[in-house]
Amino acid sequence: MRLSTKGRYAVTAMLDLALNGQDGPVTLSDISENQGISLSYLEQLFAALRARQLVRGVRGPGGGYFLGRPADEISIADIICAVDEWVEFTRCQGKEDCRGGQRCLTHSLWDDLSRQIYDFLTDITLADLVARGLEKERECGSRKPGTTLEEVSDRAA
Amino acid sequence: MRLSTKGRYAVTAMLDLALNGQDGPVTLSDISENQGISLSYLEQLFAALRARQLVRGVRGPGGGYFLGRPADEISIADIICAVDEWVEFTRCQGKEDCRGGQRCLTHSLWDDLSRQIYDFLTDITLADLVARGLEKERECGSRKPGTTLEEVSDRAA
DNA sequence: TAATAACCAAGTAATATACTAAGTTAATAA
DNA sequence: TTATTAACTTAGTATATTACTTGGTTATTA
Repeated sequence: MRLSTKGRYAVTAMLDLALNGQDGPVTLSDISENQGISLSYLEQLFAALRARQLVRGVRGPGGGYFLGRPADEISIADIICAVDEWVEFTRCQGKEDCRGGQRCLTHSLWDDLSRQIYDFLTDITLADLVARGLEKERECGSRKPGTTLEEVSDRAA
Repeated sequence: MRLSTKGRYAVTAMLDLALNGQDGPVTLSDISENQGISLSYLEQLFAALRARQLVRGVRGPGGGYFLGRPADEISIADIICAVDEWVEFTRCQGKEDCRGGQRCLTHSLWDDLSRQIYDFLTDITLADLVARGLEKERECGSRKPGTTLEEVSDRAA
């Protein structure tokens, strides 16, 4: 498992999609402006997301991107793996002395941990994040019309 | 939270320490050989780990490194934060339009997730990892004398 | 006093990050 | 039909990070 700023950009962009994709497709230009990410970098990221069917592009005027499937069926792990390319950690099984050897012992412990992190992020969906954000927003109250979580959620309902 | 290969090297090295540091200090040369990490890179990593009191160095012949405190008091988050420099994610609170603005909404959702990952890794200690590895090893059985988890654990007891 | 191994600093090749530039293709609206 | 929009594609690049090399110094032990 890897968790870089690249993965963060991807998750952030997907969150933007989840929040704004209710009433029509969202353009990368919008996300670029909203999140302060360069358009071309977004295009790169979305090429990877599209390859995994996490988003669906619509061409032409009025076009943009939708989520590839419902927000509660897209996990954070899905997103991060799409852009960050799950690099398999030192798989020395077979190659080196792995019959209880010190090297592969620690490697297998690391693999276990990595698997745990992956499982953890597999259980968190975009929908979860948005829902949890909703609760928090409710506590603090909101001000600017049309851009609060409540109203976004109302539109979705 | 960041989770790079650098963090993986640090965790791997600390696991090595936890496993072999029972009967005396472990040299970076040993870890270098065991884990296939360059000595100088290890020195860089251990400078950061030492700064956070996660390891304790002993100079001179017969010297090496010990864990800075018991393995059950060192979390994976401690290790990763030591070498990876917890970069605070876009703190646009105040600077930009943050009263329900779309940008900071997604950013705060990301912050929440990042906090969750951090909390998750705070709950996992080196001792946990070693213990969980122990169980697994027991199931499969081991072969080479002196380097299996059972024997390492026996030495520790 | 010699050997060991931590500790320190500067430089570097290789890679990843994030972006710019310059297009092509498909869909819509004039 | 034509212009516009926005997805899609490719190539190149400045910057930063990674992982390492080199060449030291200091403290400790034999």
